[in-house]
Amino acid sequence: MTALSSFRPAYAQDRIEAGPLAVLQQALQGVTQTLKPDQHVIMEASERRTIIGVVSGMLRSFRVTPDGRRHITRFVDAGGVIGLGKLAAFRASAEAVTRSAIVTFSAKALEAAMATDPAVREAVLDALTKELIQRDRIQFRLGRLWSDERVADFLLERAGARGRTGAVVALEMSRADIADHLGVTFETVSRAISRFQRAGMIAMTDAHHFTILHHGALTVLAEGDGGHAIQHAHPCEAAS
Amino acid sequence: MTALSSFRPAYAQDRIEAGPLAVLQQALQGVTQTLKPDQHVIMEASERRTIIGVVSGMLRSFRVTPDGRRHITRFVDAGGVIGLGKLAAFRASAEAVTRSAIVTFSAKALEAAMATDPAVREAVLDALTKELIQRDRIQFRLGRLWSDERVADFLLERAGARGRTGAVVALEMSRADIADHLGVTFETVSRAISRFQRAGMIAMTDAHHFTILHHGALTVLAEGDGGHAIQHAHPCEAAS
DNA sequence: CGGGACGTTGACGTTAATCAACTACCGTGG
DNA sequence: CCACGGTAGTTGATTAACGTCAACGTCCCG
Repeated sequence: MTALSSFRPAYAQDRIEAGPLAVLQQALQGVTQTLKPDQHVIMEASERRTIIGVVSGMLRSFRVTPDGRRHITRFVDAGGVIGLGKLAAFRASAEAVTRSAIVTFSAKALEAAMATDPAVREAVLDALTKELIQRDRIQFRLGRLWSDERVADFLLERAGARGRTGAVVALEMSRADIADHLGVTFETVSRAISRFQRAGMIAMTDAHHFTILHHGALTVLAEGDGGHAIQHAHPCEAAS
Repeated sequence: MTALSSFRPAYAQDRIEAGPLAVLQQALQGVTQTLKPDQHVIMEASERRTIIGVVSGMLRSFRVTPDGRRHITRFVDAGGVIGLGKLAAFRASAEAVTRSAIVTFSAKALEAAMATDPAVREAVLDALTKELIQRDRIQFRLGRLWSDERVADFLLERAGARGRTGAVVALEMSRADIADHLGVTFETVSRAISRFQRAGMIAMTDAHHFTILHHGALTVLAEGDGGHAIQHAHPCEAAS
């Protein structure tokens, strides 16, 4: 499959172009598979025989308490990998958020490749580092930000580099998903988004697409400044 | 220094016996150093020239918001390592909690050792995996547990394997430190601990030492079961 | 066109933050 | 050795934030 990759037509979206997952796809035999929305892929505490890479779409990784509270550990976008590290078992379940394509690699094969191929080692270290950085951000906002600030930081994280450009950003997950990731209720998420709109900080084209109008104000809020009250955006400060 | 290690007297506590940090100390030149309580070691966003291992004592890794809220990312016990991964800069500050001994390695030297020494690679992967597992637990309790449950889970995490034995566990950090780690106020931590005592789940010998009397009840609470009300411990169920 | 899932908004209740008083402890210096 | 002051911890009263409950609107798919 690797040898044939150059013959594949460009529209066959079963490969990632760059980043750690691309390296893994280059070096290892992977099995690709598509998932429907909400389709289950990993069961928490199940034996980790495979590593999973997201080729397109988005997964959510989550755990549930005995009494039914769900925490979404992270949303895994295209290019992301689940199951790296020296683990015997998965520590969270995973489901597709949107229609997604994933590739699975044998955990043993990855281990073997890491012993011999420096590029694979680099890729794994890269992916682990990225995950740790993302977790750092998530942990901080859960630990010391109020609900509005959490939502603001989440929107900025989702927007990424596009945040400053006024580009339309997709929020593919539901309000409940966002809530279970941010440690609040979906009503609280909904209210925060409404307030941001009224304050002129963002604009929603529909419930699942937004643009950032006032990047500076949103950032100040997300970083945890001043008594967490939303000020109305001043038009001329936009895109600071 | 490595060559001389066998001549060192046993009471010289500048080495860790086992685990990832022990491997790093074996393979790399490290500079040891002692820290007084509250002494600063790492500044957030500073260039990462060194990796830091905790030989004895405990550090806290933390970030502070512009308006002064502090979040303690994690407490780093003896054997723990700070600064692993492909990072240009530290993502958090660090200070000693108690009088501590640390060892610092050059980041470049570590990188070189990882290229040539499989044992070092294993050790780094090990340490990163441990950190991710710890972060998973921390994130979950910040994301979906109430304050009492957070404190219960924290006490269990601190107790570790000793939790089931009724051994005395030291809580070397202050209530404020615990609070800034759990995303609550120090009053809330204090109240939770008092409630656990009144419920017969733990016993405090003094403000910084406790034993777990009813491991089962504390675990049920920490895992997020039933409406998060504290029931009084039933004596015969102890140590379940 | 109808039903169900999702999202928004409002009213109300609960949790935990805030404000405040008080106590215990520890190190320092008289 | 005790007096003193500062820090840390506990506990209570009050308030603010957010969860819960409920009603309603909207969109999508059958």
